[in-house]
Amino acid sequence: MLSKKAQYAFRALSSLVRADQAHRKSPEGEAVGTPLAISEMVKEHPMSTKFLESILLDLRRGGILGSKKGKGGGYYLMKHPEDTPLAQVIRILDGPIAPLACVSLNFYERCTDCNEAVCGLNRLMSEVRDANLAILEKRTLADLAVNPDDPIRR
Amino acid sequence: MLSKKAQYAFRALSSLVRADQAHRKSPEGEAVGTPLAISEMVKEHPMSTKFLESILLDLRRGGILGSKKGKGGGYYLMKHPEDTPLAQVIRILDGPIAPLACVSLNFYERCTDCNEAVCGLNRLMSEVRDANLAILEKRTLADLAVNPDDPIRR
DNA sequence: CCATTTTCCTATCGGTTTGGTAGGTTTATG
DNA sequence: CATAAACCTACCAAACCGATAGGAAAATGG
Repeated sequence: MLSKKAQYAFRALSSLVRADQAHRKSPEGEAVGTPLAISEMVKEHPMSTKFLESILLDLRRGGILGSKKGKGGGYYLMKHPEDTPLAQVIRILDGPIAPLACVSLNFYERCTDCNEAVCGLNRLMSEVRDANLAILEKRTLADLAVNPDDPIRR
Repeated sequence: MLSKKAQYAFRALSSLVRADQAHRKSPEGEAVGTPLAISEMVKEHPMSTKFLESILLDLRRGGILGSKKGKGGGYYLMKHPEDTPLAQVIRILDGPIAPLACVSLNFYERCTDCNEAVCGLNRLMSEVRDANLAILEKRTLADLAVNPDDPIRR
């Protein structure tokens, strides 16, 4: 199960994606969107301001967001929404996506008391991991904000 | 990530599957396997006896195992190994398989502050849930004990 | 009847994680 | 220089996790 942290992150990110799109629609925008303040995100998605603050800080340290201090400051996406897979967000906030550490690509730990080459559970959980990654590495922040009734979808 | 509880459960269950197979190989066995005592499982897979005890109790209450008390007693599978999907084991010990309660089939809870019909995260996490269930409902205890070098596999 | 072996049950416990709060520091803007 | 924003550190209560303790109940063999 995703933690509240990750859930809140996705809500805030969906605000940031829309801010990003709005910005990019103007004739010639920079690569970086207009910073969106935490207070704005909380206005749209009610939640603890301070808690969200720590989440956005994690996302910035994780390279997904940039920030600008002071009046008129806030957070913005470091890359185009379609270039940040959901997997990256989840790894930053919740850690491993794999159901077992011994089948994790990014958080691998050797399994004690189990020969991975012949372990049935290892093999099955690798399947599960692959199925998850097939979705979470392909789906991106752009998919978060999609309206399912829009005419064309890839 | 699977809890230790679930991991230990799968180890013990693989012992039970093999005991079950050994039993069923005899000309006419009953549907119920010879009980396998906790002490035997721990001999095969070193772990805390007491902790495993509580796990097996959960599995019995969950309908996966049967038990027999007293000398010569122990645990046995209630059904053929291929009739118990891994999903059932995980639900008993770790709860929801879905990444969000609002997309869970067995542990559904309404999402506060989010219209599920238009929530992008809901839609994406439903995809993830389906991908997981496709594997975990199809794969069973029988798959746990399979030797990958065996000649034929479905 | 009794000793033994097993499951069964309840309670507890230390450590970690989770979700959240508090209070202040730093940086930018006008 | 006032204001508004991100930034940082510490802390906290509750829940959860992995495990242990101590027995009660039931089945078996002698």
